[in-house]
Amino acid sequence: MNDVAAAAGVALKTVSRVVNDEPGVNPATAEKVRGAIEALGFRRNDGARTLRRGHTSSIGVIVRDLADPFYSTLTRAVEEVALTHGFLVFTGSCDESASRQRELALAFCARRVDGIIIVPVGDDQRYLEPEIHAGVAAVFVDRPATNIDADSVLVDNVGGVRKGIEHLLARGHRRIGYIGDAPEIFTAGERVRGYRETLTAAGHLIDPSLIAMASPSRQGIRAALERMLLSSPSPATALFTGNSRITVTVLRELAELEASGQGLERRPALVSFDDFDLADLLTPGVTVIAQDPARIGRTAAELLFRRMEGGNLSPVRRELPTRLIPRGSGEALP
Amino acid sequence: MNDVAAAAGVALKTVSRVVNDEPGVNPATAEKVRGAIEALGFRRNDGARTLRRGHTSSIGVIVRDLADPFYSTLTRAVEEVALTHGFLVFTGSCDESASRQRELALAFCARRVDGIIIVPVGDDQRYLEPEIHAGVAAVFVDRPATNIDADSVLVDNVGGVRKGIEHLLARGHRRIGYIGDAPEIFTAGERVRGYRETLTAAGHLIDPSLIAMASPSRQGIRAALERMLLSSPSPATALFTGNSRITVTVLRELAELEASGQGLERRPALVSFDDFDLADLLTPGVTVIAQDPARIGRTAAELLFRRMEGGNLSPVRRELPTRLIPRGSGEALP
DNA sequence: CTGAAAGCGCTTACAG
DNA sequence: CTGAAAGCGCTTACAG
Repeated sequence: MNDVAAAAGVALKTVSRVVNDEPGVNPATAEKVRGAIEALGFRRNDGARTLRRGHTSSIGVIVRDLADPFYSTLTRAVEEVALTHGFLVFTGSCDESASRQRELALAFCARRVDGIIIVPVGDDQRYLEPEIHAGVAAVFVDRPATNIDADSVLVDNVGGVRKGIEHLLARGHRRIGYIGDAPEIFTAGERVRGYRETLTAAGHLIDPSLIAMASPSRQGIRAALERMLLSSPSPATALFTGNSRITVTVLRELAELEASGQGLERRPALVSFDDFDLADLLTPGVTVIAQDPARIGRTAAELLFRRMEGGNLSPVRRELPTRLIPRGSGEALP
Repeated sequence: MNDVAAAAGVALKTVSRVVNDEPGVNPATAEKVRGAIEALGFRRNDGARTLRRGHTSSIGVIVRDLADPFYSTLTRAVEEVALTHGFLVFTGSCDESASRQRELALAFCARRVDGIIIVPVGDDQRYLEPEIHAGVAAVFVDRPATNIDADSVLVDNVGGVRKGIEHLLARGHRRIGYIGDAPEIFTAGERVRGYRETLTAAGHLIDPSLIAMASPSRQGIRAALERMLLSSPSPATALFTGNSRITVTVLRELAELEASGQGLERRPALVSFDDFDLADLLTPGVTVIAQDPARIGRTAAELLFRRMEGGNLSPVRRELPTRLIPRGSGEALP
């Protein structure tokens, strides 16, 4: 910018005015400056600008895994809102590693992002307190933060599962197996709670042998299926799966079980938490409790921008609804 | 940092030394400084650091759509490599809008990213020339850049299609329909070229009525299917689909066509360019020519870091292989 | 082992 | 309408 000023024979400040379209510059002077900009190939350094202005017009997004369609759809929606405000977005995946999440979050804060959207991992987000205190806006998504008071956007997990279980109960199922993710994960805990509460409210007993909770591995799910469907004296006639990764693994294992002729006479009814691509094209189509990841992302981004715009708002907790989409698998009778 | 220095009673430079773990600081002094850092909740401003040092340790990634599994998997792989080098990554989606891509790319450059990975849209990337000249490393992915000489990572589209078509020819198919994306898109053009070349090399004539190229809409694909499969005097016995979005739409339309009883007696054989989730769980499983998006991303990131590390390398063009995965749909006989 | 000065490339606050 | 000075928060280059 200095070089441009020298080349145009004006002061630095005048170049700044032209570059930023500030009013009150003589058109002829402005033209001279633009000529110099062109000739030198000048491009404003937004890093320097940022340093002086005190905000960076950038936000960070930290998810479990950007390659997972749920998170990538969410992130894309955040991008969209950010673009509207002229903000750029950093992204980072941390899987289920709390330490990696922390490193990413602090790295984003060191770059002085104005805000951060984060799917919290681990049981303590207190490390973000100084950052938030220093002015970084934070919105927690999909799971609430622990030990820290901040905006969050959650899904009505309990209500979603309730819809699915009631759907199965209404069709006469009484032996409904539940296969969920590791119980440390907030959503996994909420969802299995929805299962228990719905059965109890309907006057049924909980049979622990019909519940399996673990990170989804083929062997673990295979074992759970064999226990619930084959070796039980009164096998499950229906399954509820706690997320789409589990659903897909269950479908693969069911197909193998059927092919292996191990005595699975009828495919159990199935309702899945989470919608997924091609669920409608399978035979039968998979009935799901759909979340809306784009809406989750949009809502989080809107909360974030509201908070960045200032004011002393008290933390907000939004809970988004789910939708049951019947496609066949959840309508099978016992 | 100034405040820390004052609180610790040392010079700014000493604080800088402690913060950056530079050697040659008296342990007692260092301890005093660390105490002040703790007390004041000091966190280094990486923006200022960046301004002084001349590089930002960040890169930008621009894809068509982060919500698309192909691009999100690619981006996740880039993230992984970046993390290894201690770099942060900006992401942006531009769909097929060249102007939005340009804005994003220039915004990243204004933030002085050290490098940029980009799936080019539009027919001219010359606008990036000054940026590259100014030192931004650039790697083009999935499609080559136009009017600019830079590293690129492509896929062997022609070879991939050849494998698929030969697979169908070997099973006796002679009427093979091709449904591809808009021909302006580089990969779409390459793939249909692979189709033509393979048929010609095998001594067959090209029948234009068996080729449909357009952005995938349900109606367009429905019309193409009706033309190729129903109203033709000698209908296609096999289809090759140019990408997974098209494949999925074709599958939906085939299912509807079958259900509607419009005279589709047998489902044609099908080979798809691009693998996709659940392709193995459909009935029949979908035979695909698989790309490896994670490998594409990793390769691009490695090229980028190689280039950022300097040297005066001439532009490299990598072409990654594809893999045919037979799953049933491509093995059906005419 | 420690520090004073200059400078990265901008914007802010002010003066003319 | 234009500009000179100070400063954002660091690191570089140098001196002691």
